[in-house]
Amino acid sequence: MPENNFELEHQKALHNLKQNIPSDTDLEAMVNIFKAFGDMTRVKIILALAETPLSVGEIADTLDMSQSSISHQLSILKQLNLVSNARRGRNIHYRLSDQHIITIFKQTQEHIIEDDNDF
Amino acid sequence: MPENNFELEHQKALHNLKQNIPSDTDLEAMVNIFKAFGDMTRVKIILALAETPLSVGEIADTLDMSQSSISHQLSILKQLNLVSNARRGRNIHYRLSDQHIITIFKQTQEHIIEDDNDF
DNA sequence: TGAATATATGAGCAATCATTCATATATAAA
DNA sequence: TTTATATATGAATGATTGCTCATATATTCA
Repeated sequence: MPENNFELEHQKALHNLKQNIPSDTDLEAMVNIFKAFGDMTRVKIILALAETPLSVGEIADTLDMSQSSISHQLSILKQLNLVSNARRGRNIHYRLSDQHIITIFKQTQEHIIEDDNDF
Repeated sequence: MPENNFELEHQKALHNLKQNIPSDTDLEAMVNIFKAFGDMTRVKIILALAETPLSVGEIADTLDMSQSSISHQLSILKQLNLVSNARRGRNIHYRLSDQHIITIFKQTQEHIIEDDNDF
């Protein structure tokens, strides 16, 4: 038996948890977005697009990477609705789909900064 | 030569970008945190710990996964200072290191929700 | 101290993933 | 229409990663 109220509360919380774990399908969208953010190339692309819309070639040139590689990564970002594109002349311009993305990045930076203060 | 002001602004922005891409070392901390969030098991662990501190065994039991697997994942989260631990009796209890994590998750959920409205 | 319990950890393996290379598609320019 | 330019895409490959299994470490209990 629980030896005190803390322990009792804990048992209750634990019991509730077991029945309230979100399902894989509920979490998948979020996990996929974080996966997209978990790659240096894609993060750089997003940070660049945060400044101004860019063509595929401009991104490749800015990041000093191959056109193919950038194109592959853009298609991943597009599938997740993180970026959108539109043809303009002979180029295709990409832009961020919404500004939430920047907020998330900033929030994460804050986490890191606070973390550094611990040392 | 640029045919209009938009184009001129764009050229300036592009030029600035090339010199202001954050270095890999600057971005690595952020990318690593997103990588940590980009896994279903770790997300579930974090969501569980958001409710209450838990021992390794309790997490494994709640998520119906092996002790070893949970322990491996916790060590990744700990290395990134996302969780901290402390022995309590014969168990080791893990807790979230700070509440920023939850804010980031919520922000991401909002992004997803807004996204769904597009359809 | 010796047995039981809780957690950590290293090696191995299958799956995932980012890049490259070659090539296809699509638009613009000549 | 032919040629050049910009982007997309499929296959192949090396690297990373999450899990399992076996085992090591550490703490509690008898």
